[in-house]
Amino acid sequence: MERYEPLKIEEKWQKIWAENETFRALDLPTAKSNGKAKMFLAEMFPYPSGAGLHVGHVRNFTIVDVLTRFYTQQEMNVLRPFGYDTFGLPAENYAIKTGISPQSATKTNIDNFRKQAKRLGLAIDWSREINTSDPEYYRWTQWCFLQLYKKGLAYRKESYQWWCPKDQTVLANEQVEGGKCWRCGEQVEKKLMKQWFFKITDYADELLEDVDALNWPEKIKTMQKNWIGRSEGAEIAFETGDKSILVFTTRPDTIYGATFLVLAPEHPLVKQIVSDNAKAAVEKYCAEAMKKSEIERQENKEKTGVFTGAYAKNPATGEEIPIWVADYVLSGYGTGAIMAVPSDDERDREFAEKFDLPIIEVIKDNQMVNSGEFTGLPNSEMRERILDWLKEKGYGERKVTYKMRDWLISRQRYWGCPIPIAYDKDGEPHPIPEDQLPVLIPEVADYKPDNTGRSALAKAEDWLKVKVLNEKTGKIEEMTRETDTLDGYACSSWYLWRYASPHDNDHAWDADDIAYWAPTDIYVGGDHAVAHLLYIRFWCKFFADQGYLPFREPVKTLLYNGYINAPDGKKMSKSKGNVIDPLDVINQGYGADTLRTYEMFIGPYDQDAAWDTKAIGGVYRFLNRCWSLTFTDAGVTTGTDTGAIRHKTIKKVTTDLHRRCFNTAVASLMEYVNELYKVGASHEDLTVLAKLLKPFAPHLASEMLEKLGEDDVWPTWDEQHFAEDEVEIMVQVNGKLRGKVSVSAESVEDADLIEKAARADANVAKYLEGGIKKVIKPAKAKLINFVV
RNA sequence: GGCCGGGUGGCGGAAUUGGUAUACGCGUUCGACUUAAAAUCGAAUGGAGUAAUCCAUACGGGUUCAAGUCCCGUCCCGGCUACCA
Repeated sequence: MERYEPLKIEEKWQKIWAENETFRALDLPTAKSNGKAKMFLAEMFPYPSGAGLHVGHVRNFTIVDVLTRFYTQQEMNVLRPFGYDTFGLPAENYAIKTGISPQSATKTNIDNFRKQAKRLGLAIDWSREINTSDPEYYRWTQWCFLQLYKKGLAYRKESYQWWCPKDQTVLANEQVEGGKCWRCGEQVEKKLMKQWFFKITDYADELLEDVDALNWPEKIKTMQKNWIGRSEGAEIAFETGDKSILVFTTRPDTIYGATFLVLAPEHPLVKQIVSDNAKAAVEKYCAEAMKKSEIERQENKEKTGVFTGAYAKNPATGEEIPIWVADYVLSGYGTGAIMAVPSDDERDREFAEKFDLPIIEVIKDNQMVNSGEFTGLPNSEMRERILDWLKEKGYGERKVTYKMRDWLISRQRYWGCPIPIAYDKDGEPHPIPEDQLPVLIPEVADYKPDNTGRSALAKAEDWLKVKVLNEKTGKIEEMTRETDTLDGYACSSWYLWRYASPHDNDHAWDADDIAYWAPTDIYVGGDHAVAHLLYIRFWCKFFADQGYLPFREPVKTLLYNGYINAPDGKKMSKSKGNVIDPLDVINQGYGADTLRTYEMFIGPYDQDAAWDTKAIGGVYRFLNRCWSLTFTDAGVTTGTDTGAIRHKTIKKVTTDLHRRCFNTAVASLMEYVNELYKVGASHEDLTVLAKLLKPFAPHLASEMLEKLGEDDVWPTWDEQHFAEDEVEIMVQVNGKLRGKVSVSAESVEDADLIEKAARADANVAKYLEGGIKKVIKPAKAKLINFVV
């Protein structure tokens, strides 16, 4: 071989790895008994789009791959599986447009993704491939649903829901971005519907409490905390006529300043309390507010509202205060009603000023004023005192509220996991028994949803009818199936556990396998900071409570990688025509090794980076030099081999991989190669180079190791090798560098000797003529500083 | 508006614990090889200055023998969030 031919080398090794199933994880009795530590790594599995891999996938997968190979070379028991998140709208929209079934389009796309992933040389255990739309997989998604249903954590509720008129489906809160559908960008509206929910709020406290201990990026942890949004406060009842309005407040200490109440337009009591002459205006206001899209309600921060004509009694002051309706109070949070304290709340103040409502100061210089019997009390004590007082008088209670709502999971779509429920004649839901799973997705001729808001599943008339045991009557009855499917996030809420025993036909996951492999040690992704990453935590805690999992957090370490943008710094998109196709990069001759190494070198993995069409050439040159050193006589050494650079490089690359500094690890390999080019490379130098290079450029490194006749076991370093005879000491005067002196290695900490040597330096001496006030020789620093 | 990041050469970025600022790569320039080009190899490369030296890590202060790193203030950029009572 005369020159570096990446495509040839890569084809060769990919074939070898496939034939030998090189990356197959050990099966259980063996894995458990060999005494090695386990390591379970995964990327967030991709949605296999028709466009194939993009450079973002490559970055994501390569991070996992570098770590997989690193830990494998360190002889751990490594599990690195792969899968596809295949349910979702693109396949369904494609089916509506072309008539090609989602099943068939998905298969095509997976085949393409697999082929492309293999061309990256990923160290994947292909025997564990999973696919969420495979009946053998979604059978267990349905089983998971039934477990939640049995415990009352899957329930139906009629409520206003985000509805996308274009996609004809309900959307969850986090699928609405700026008032628009996350998929198609259509403006969403609110619609009253009966929907399925998972009761994630039952776990709100634990999800919040356990966040802190996670080895996850602070950014993600903060986002999760904010999303859960725990507020401690009180619920207080305000009497109006024979009714009572419950409000939620985090500031019960300011109750003497509550000069009016505000109800959300959706609040059920509005209709009941409104006075006759206010009725028309209130009805008009509520109707308009509810019609308005949330985005309009948000954009227009100008306060609007209308007086109901009714009054309620402030339990603290005994005063009658007016009840208003305004859309700045949200129906979904707290009780959908507030006590307004314009003196201490910016929004209430704005409202009061606009509608000329009274404002009463209750806190002055941290002391309570105008607060009845509490006047004069320090504000810091007021909170607890008033809470006790409210409770004692029966007006209110301590209460914790969350911003997080229950997880809406029903989707009026065809291409999703069918919800395993059927309805009896009275419309009551019944679970499909576990032994009748999976509820298969029926074939239909037309994938369009019907205009009643039901998915295309409703068109499969035979499928709709099912005989199910009615657990109340004890009889098998003919029922009608649920036509909603599950949110795709449900399918991805348990897939990490399926990897432990992907072929288990009797369980979602095997108890022994899960106990050994899970939780996932390192999980890598660049998306889903709250949604997916919160849902897997929720399911983990739920299944732990049911005794199915021996741990309460699914992911120990989360690496959140940045995006790769186009060379112009903008997001890559087909419409802008600035997309870099990773397969093009490989095929034009760079090969997968260069692509992988470049994406690791591009910058810190957790930062966004712009693709640089030129810079990738530098990485290619680097790999080319590695090849040359090994396969031509360019690098054969004749010089003395102290091993200093070699051992320094082993240390640097190893510690950099532990702290996930992939870019500087590559940089130090480049320095190493540059040095070997200068001084020549020994067999040992080349062996170490190939071993350290293997996580990044596995094909080339394998080729090198084969030539060298060496294994790939991760090398260790010995500090003794990089102890130098002579050490250069920086000489500063008043903190400025004025000279350098060399001393023998054993004198590095000998301050007197160094001082003497430094003063002998002519340039330094010049600065010391005026006399020395102080000499500082910090330990562990090759530096001396004279203060003059 | 709130919270969290960040601001270092022409560019991407290094600097792990307060101790040689600018590693590595790109680009640029020069040289070698070549009929020539590409590729490859070598050298130089923050700014000013003949030099000693001075000035440079967004800006202004501070702490320290010593600050890109710590503290205070200001400006700018990015992300998330957005009337959550």
